[in-house]
Amino acid sequence: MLSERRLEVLRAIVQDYVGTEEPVGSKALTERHRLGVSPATVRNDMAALEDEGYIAQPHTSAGRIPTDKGYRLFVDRLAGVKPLTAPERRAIQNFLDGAVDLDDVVGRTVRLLAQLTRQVAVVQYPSLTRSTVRHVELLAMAPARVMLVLITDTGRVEQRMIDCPAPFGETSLADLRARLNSRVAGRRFTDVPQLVQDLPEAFETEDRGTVATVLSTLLETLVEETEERLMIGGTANLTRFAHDFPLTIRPVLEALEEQVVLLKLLGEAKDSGMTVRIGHENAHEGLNSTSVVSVGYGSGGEAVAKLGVVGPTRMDYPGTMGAVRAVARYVGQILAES
Amino acid sequence: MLSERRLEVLRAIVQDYVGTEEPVGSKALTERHRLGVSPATVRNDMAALEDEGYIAQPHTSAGRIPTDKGYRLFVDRLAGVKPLTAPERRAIQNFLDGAVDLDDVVGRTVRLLAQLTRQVAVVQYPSLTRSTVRHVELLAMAPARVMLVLITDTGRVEQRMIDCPAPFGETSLADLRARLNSRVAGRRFTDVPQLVQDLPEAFETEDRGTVATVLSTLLETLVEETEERLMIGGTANLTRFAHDFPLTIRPVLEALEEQVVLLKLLGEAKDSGMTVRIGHENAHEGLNSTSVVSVGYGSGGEAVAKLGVVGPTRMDYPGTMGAVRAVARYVGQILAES
DNA sequence: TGCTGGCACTCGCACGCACTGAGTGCCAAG
DNA sequence: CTTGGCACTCAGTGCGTGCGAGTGCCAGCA
Repeated sequence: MLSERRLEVLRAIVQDYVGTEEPVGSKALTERHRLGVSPATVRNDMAALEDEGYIAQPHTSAGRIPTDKGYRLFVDRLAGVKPLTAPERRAIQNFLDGAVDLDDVVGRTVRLLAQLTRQVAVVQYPSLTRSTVRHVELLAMAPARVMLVLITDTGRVEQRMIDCPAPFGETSLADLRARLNSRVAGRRFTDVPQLVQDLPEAFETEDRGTVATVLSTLLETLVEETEERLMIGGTANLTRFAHDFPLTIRPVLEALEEQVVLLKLLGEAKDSGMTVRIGHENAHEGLNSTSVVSVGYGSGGEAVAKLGVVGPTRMDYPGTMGAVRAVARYVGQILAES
Repeated sequence: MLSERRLEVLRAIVQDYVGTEEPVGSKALTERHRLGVSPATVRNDMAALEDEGYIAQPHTSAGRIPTDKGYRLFVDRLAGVKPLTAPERRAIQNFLDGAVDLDDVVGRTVRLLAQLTRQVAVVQYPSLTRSTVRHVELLAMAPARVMLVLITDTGRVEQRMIDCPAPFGETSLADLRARLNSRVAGRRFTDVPQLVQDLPEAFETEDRGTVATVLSTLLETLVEETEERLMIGGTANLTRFAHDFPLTIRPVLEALEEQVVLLKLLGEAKDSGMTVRIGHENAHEGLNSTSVVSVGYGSGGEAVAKLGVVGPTRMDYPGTMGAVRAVARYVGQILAES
C-alpha cells in the first residue's frame, strides 16, 4: 500500500519525465514540486516505488523513469482528463464543419487529432456491421450485368459488379430493387441475411438464378467489408522522439502499415468509454514501447467505430485523453447531422 | 566534354555508392571494377568529374559521392532500365489478380511497389478528369432529397446528397435519370458541362429548379473531385537509411502526409513515359534529398493516373525504374479487364 | 516511527589527446 | 596521357581523466 505522498511523488515523476524526457532525480523533484519534504525523504519514497515496480532507473547513477506499471497507476488514479480550451473546441468545430462527405470527415478528423495531440492519429471508418442500410441500388450496366450499390446510414458507399447467369429485364430489376429495399432499408446489417432469405421464391423460375446471385453478392459485401477500413495520419510526429531512433519507430511504422494489426488493436479496446493501453499491454510486439488511447464514436448514443492516437508511453495522458474524447464527440455530432 | 572512361568511372562510383552507402575512393574503384587503369589515373578522372560538378567529397580525406547532377547524368546516359525477372513478373500478376475492387487494386499496387523497390510507394487513383462516365444514378431518399451517384469507367464511385428546392416526383426523377445518362454515359468528364447545359429546358417550370440543383451538384462533384486521391505505403522503408536520421525523414514524412504536395509532384511529371526527378529537381524542399520515379498508367493506351516511388537520391535507379514500369503495365491491364 | 542532513560511492558522459589509415593532390618519370 | 611515389589531410577510434548528478546508507532529531 502506497502512502498519499508516495503517489504524489509518482505523479511528479511522471509529469516531469513527460515534460523533460529525461530521468528525474530526487533533488530536481523537490525543486520543481512543492512536496514539503527533503530530497532524502523523496529518495526513500523512490526506493519504495522502485521496489513495487512503478519506476526504474536506466543505470545506477541516474534518475528514475516510470515503468508501464507506473503509467498505469498514473492514468488510473492520479490523472484526470484535461478538457480542451474554448478556442480549441471552436477550432475543432470549425474544421470539421467544412467536411463535404464521409471521406472528408474521416480525413479531417485524422489530421485534427494528429495536430492536437502531436502524435499519430488513427480513425476507423464507421463500421458496416453496426450500421444500418439506407438504400440498396441496382443498376443495369448491360443485359446480364448489374451493379450493386450499398449505402449506409453513415454515408458510406460500397459497390460491386455482378455478372448474372441470365439476362435480367428492367422490370424484374425494378421489382427486385423495390422488394429488397422494402425489406432491408433502415435495418441493421447483421439482420440482412435472414431478411432476404426467401426472396428468390417471389420471382419467376428463370429469374431466380440471377436474384440468388445478386443476393449472395450483397451478403458477401456485408461480410467482406466487415473488414474495416481506417485512415492514419501524423506519422511525421513519430520523429519527435528522436532518441532511440530508429529502433523504435521502425516497428511502429510497420505496425501502422498493417491495417489488420491496427484494427485488432482498436478491436481489443472497450466498446464504450475511453481505453488506454500502455506499452506491453499492447499485444503487438512492435507497439510495446507505445501507448494507445482510443474511444468509440458514433452518430447516436451508440459507437459505430473507434478512433484514437498512438504515441510513446511517455505521453501527456490527460491532454491526449481530453483531445481524443473531444474529437470523438464532435465527429459523432457531424455524422448525426449528415 | 567527358571521355568515355570518365563516364565509366562515374558509373562505377554511382554503382558502388548505391551498393555500399559509403564514399568511394580511387583504390576501391580499381579493385571492384575492371577499368584497366591505375588508381592514380582514376584520381585524375575523379578530379575532373568533381570540377564538372558530377561528384563531391563530404570532407577532404574521404572518397567521392555522386551529386544530383551526377545521378542525372547516370540516369540519362549511363543506366538502362533493368527488366524484372520472370518470377517477379509472375508474382506481380498473381498478387494483382486477386483484387476485388478499385480500392483493392490501388491498395495492392501500393504494397507491391513498396515491397519490390523497398521504398515508399505512391499510387494515384484514376483521375476523374481523364475518365469517362459509366453511369449516373439518382436515388430518391426523401421527397425533396436526392442522392447522386457517379460511376466512372475505372470503377470509381462518388456520391453526393442533394437537398432539392422543391419535391421531385419519381417519374420526373426517372426522366432526368434517363436523359442524363443518354447524354453523358461513355463521355469524358471534361465534356459533361456542355452536354448537360440545356437540360433544364426540357422540364416543366416547377421542376427546373431541382434539375438545375442536381446538375450543379454533378458539375461540382466533377470539379471538386478533380482534387485527386492517392494512397501511399512502405513508409517503414524510410528507416532503412538510418544514417542522417531523423533530419532526413522528418520532412519527407511531412511531405508525404500533404497529399497536395504529392499530387503536385506527380502532376509535374511527364504524362507519358517515365519521369525521374532527382534531389533538388523536386520543387518541394522536404524532398530535396530524395528522388521520385513516376510513370503514368491507364487502362487503354492513355494514362489516367500516375504511380511511383519516393526514395533516397542514392537509390538503385535501373531496378527501381524497372519495377515501376512493370507494375504500371500490369495495373493498366487489370483496370482494362474490370 | 518518520524525517532530515551529511557523506561516501557509483557511473555515465564530455573532453582532450594521440594514433591510425583511407584517401587525396601533386610531381616527375615512363 | 598514364603511372608510381610521396607527403599531407583529417574523420574516426580508443583511452584516460575529471566532473557531477544521483544514489544508498546512517546517525541524529522531533
